[in-house]
Amino acid sequence: MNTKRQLLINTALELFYQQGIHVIGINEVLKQSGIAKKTLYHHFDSKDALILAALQQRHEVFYQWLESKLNQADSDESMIEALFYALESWVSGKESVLGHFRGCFFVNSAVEFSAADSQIAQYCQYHKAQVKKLIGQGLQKQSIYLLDMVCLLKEGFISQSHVNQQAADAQACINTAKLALKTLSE
Amino acid sequence: MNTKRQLLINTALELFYQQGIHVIGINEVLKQSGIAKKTLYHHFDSKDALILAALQQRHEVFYQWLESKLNQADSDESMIEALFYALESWVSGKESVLGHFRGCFFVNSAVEFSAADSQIAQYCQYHKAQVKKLIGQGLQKQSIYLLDMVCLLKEGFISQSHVNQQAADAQACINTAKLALKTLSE
DNA sequence: TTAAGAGTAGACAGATCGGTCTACTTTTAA
DNA sequence: TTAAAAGTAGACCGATCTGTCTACTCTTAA
Repeated sequence: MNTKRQLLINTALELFYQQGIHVIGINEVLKQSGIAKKTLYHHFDSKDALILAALQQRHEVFYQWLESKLNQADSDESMIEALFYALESWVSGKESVLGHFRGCFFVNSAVEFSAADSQIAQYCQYHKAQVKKLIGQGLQKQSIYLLDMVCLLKEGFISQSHVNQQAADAQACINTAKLALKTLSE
Repeated sequence: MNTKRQLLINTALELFYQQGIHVIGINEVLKQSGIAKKTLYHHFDSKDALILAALQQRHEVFYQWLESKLNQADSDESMIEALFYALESWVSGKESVLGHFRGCFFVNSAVEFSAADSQIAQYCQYHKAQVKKLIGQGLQKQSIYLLDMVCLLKEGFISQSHVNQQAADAQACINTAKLALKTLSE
């Protein structure tokens, strides 16, 4: 049965995301989940393996959430709107599947594990690449410049909202991205 | 004599910025600086006090660095260029006063200490507000929208460069910001 | 001169860390 | 039915954490 395994991942993800990875010890994950230490080490080789599993779990949840938010858009304008309104909703705590907003879990993890050769840092890069690809697929206008800029604004929006503990200006992002789009179409 | 105090701050800042705050113990700071533990606790009440001193030190260095980079600009276009070329130079490791780039120390610290009431998180917000003010003072066009957008792009640039361990596209930021500026002037 | 402040080395305390292990019970699939 | 796999509680390991403390030395300004 892998229900215990899943419970461990869910608990670890929640604690790691809300409080940080280094400050949460393995014992805290065990206490919160009510699972024995031996069982944890039966499923995972190490804390790092548990972290990677939590990252994968978060990637799947986030990716599907974003996909569902973007797939109703039928134009580049509406794609841009859908993206930033979704982010605003997330930051404001209205997206229950993503939990209480505390920045991007991947950016946060990369901050805590920044050694270039770390599997954790590499997975964070992978996640960002996948999300960029997803946004790129949604855009009709195939422009690297537009895609780069939308992703840059997205990162800025998330990072700033986190540090300031207050949602940044989604409308400014939308206006800016639309402006760039308009320029490209002329 | 406060040379020991300053050496502690410099050493702590270097280690905290390069490796993270939670992973660096007080003993590592002492070993690297060659200073006795009693002396550290003579100058600082706790590790948190040392962290705050390191944040203040970083703020002063960063603020003056940015000021010097921006004060040659004589138009909004050149301000935008100066800002993003400076950031690109920093990310590429060409700004020796800022050390090897590992993201924004304030964003990183806010990630590690995100409790809303934490002094550390509050200082990070203060730093961001000061930097925003500095950029705002350099812009002739007094537009909240323009300033917000430039800061959003700045955060995106820094965050993305850090996660991807590669400088993001400064030219895309410059083009976008100039485009917004041009629209405002019409 | 002398008292205070700044410095030294490093033992120590109590807690927590990631991880191993023993001894045992429950579940499950061949 | 039975053997393997998955689970339990929690003692234990060595290491490291922040912070305290003793006992001593050096510097410096009144």
